[in-house]
Amino acid sequence: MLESIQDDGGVTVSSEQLARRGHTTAAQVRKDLSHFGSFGKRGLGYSVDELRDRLRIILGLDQVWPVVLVGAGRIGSALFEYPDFKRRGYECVAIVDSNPEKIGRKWGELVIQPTAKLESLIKELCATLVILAVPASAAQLVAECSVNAGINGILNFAPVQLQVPDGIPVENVNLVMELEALSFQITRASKT
Amino acid sequence: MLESIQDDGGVTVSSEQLARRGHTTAAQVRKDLSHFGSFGKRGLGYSVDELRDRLRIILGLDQVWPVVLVGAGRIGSALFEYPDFKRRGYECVAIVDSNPEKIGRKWGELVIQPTAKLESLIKELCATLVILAVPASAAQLVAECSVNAGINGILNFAPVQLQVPDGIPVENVNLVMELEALSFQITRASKT
DNA sequence: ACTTTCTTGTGAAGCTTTTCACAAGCGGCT
DNA sequence: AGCCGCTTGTGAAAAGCTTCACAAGAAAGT
Ligand SMILES: NC(=O)c1ccc[n+]([C@@H]2O[C@H](COP(=O)([O-])OP(=O)(O)OC[C@H]3O[C@@H](n4cnc5c(N)ncnc54)[C@H](O)[C@@H]3O)[C@@H](O)[C@H]2O)c1
Ligand SMILES: NC(=O)c1ccc[n+]([C@@H]2O[C@H](COP(=O)([O-])OP(=O)(O)OC[C@H]3O[C@@H](n4cnc5c(N)ncnc54)[C@H](O)[C@@H]3O)[C@@H](O)[C@H]2O)c1
Repeated sequence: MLESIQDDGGVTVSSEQLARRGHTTAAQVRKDLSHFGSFGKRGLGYSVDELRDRLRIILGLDQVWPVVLVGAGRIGSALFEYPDFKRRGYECVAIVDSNPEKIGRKWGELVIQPTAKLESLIKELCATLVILAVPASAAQLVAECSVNAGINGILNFAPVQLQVPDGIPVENVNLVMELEALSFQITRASKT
Repeated sequence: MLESIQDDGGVTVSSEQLARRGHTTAAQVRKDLSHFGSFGKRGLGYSVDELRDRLRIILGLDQVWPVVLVGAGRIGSALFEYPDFKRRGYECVAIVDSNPEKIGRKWGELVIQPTAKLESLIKELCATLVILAVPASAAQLVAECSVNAGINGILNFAPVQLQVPDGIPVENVNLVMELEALSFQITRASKT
């Protein structure tokens, strides 16, 4: 949001304005920010540039995060070509797949590697994140292999609840569940 | 989870077992379910078949939801070929794109339609959901058009906060933010 | 029939998050 | 300088969510 305000030439922004854009309340915006420090000026609001920079540091976006993509299928290829990742500092440093037909093919500058190399690739490239875009049946195994190799976090697209050690954050993307959330809300609303 | 337990031949399941699988607590499972009714047997747990069926009804999955896909790009094509949607009752009934090169092409049984037809397609096919896989700059316009046509819910992949009337649920999928959540947790953990 | 073993459903307690409301501070205007 | 209109940062109150703990019920064995 702050970047889009920058593009529109905004210099300062109030908690009220941020709240309206983000569908929340001004008090919530201020309370949340206050947990990390005091970034605004009374009577004026927040400096858009400064707040953006501070948030980037808080979120850990002041560095490049090397990412390994596992699973060169339909969702994997869409993600690989998604330019927003790189713009935010997430750089795909390796692609891994188990299908012999796909291994050796080039995607951009990268050659698709066999699953056997996953562990050594993570170590050599010091990858911090893996994106898991493999079938549900393979996901747990790939996750364990990545954890063994010292990965720091996992973005999981497979519709399974991964079992990983405490301290390794996992974010799950389950699109069927997102649709189910919509169905549920629509069903509820129509029953009032 | 219940379906995977069914596949493994499980007949009953306790709140404790569900909690372990889902990384939550037994009390939480029981309290959540109790908001919708009383589905279990004391001393025995829940009947897997019955609980699955009851949850399907609660979530509104005892019907087919006609979906229109807007944006036949990289993410759109991955989603179109994703078999789990149809298995859960989400059936793609139309595909819409603005690119003249793409309009008229066939994806499976469906012909890609021009954006101008979006409103009439939603009305004619009684579509309840749209999946928005268009560039951020086009998302708000497509959302408004869909709402005008009487859509009931929106699954939005564009990295913008859509402004829609109250009562139209929107679920946002923002993959960059998922990665940022991982970066944040890793950054925090390393600062302790 | 009685005891043992399990597990649910749920008030009450404990904890977290959100909202309220206002003193304190900034900038511009007279 | 003094006043006025805004907006932050934050304790305190309100609301919401999670955990505790246990009575009540179900099955299985004796
Ligand atoms: N396609 C979508 O829109 C979509 C959406 C949400 C979630 N998902 C999930 O993402 C995952 C992938 O979906 P997809 O549609 O891209 O499937 P896909 O079959 O197109 O691709 C999966 C890829 O993973 C590879 N693979 C299989 N086992 C592997 C292993 N052990 N190591 C490395 N690679 C392996 C396969 O060779 C294939 O290239 C699935 O779990 C699916 O449920 C897909
Ligand atoms: N590719 C990814 O992995 C990915 C991941 C997450 C989010 N997204 C988001 O999803 C959206 C689409 O991404 P993509 O990578 O598929 O882009 P893309 O450019 O491959 O596809 C976008 C498609 O939308 C069409 N389009 C443009 N304006 C339209 C309009 N007004 N009506 C109908 N169709 C229109 C284009 O012709 C194109 O076919 C973007 O907002 C992107 O930020 C993409």
